[in-house]
Amino acid sequence: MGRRERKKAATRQALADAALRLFLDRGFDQVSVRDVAEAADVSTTTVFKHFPSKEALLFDLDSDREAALIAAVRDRPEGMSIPRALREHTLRMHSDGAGDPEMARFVELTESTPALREYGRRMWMRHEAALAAAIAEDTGAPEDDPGCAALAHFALETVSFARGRADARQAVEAAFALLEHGWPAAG
Amino acid sequence: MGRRERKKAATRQALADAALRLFLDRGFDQVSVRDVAEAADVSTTTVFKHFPSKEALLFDLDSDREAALIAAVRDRPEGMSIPRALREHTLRMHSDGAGDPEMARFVELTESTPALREYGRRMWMRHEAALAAAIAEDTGAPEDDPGCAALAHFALETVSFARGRADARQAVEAAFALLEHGWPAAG
DNA sequence: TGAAAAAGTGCAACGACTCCACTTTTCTAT
DNA sequence: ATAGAAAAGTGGAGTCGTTGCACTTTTTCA
Repeated sequence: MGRRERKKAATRQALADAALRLFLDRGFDQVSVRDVAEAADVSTTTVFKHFPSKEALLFDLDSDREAALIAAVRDRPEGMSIPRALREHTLRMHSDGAGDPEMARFVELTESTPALREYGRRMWMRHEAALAAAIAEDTGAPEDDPGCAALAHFALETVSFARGRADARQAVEAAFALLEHGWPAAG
Repeated sequence: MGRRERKKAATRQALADAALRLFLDRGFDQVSVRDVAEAADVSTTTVFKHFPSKEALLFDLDSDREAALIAAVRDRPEGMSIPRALREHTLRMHSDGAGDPEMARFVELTESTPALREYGRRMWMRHEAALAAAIAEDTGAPEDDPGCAALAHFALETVSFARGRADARQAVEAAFALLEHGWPAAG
């Protein structure tokens, strides 16, 4: 990797770090992009050369999550249904970093700031197509099968559904129970 | 209704009308709030006394939709399941105004403008709690039952899922099939 | 070595939105 | 009927996110 790319990565990292620190410190809305730029010692315009928006400064580690998601479907134990595998994966994501206090503050920040909630959801839902394709491939359905797409959409939506509910774990379980077994018929 | 309220409602209506006309004409991003204000012959600040944001200028008729939604559950035919009733209601909403060219332009505008898509979805999802409560009441479950909430959430999400897919009707049907019967078990 | 490409800067600008001090209109209570 | 509270509207200045442009500096590569 040449010096150019290294420097570029460095300023990008400096920006993400400064942003995280300031946002956790004062709150997202109380920090301007100019503040972040100054803390990283670059000009405001440079910030937008690296990140498409202020919100993007916080969501910089989004590449592995899709891979893990696909793997949860593809490499699930023999005999486990796809909804159940997705449920396990979702619950695992929730419990991961439950001990890390830095992570806890990060989660609290993103959930309490509307703009960040929205942005985070959008980023997360971007994996819908990939997940739907993985499910379709696994079940032998056509690649654009709407049933597979629906499952992918709803499974991803689960985290946004659980957010803000009193008992998040219970919410996730109820949602996946619905996806797995359907709405209980009356009688 | 006193003169004051009447005048207030009048300027509000004038703003909404001007906004609709201009947005349909030139596109959402090509019209500034000032343009709308001038077209309605008020100052820019007045606009924000009536509407919380530029997007809100377009979504001014949101009160009846929740009532219709609740009614679709509560007044469904004897023996019809709740997911099916919600499916019928969703499909009905889609086909309503399919003939109205003005409505078609409106839909096209909101679906092609990211900010409006997001805003419309947020407004729509606001009915989640009310719908969940209606479902819970109908089934005799506790008011905050997570299963009912999950069904409400996913049923509302259906329109956002169908949006952007090639065959919207097929997407809605696949989504509700999943909610009604669950993911088909292997074997 | 010299020139293209890319990173960064500085500035000006636009648009959404807020704040504030102020005028005008309408309501209400005496 | 009239005074005064309450609300609607105005105007302007200001903040913030975001973009565009013209320009300098650094790095790459032929």
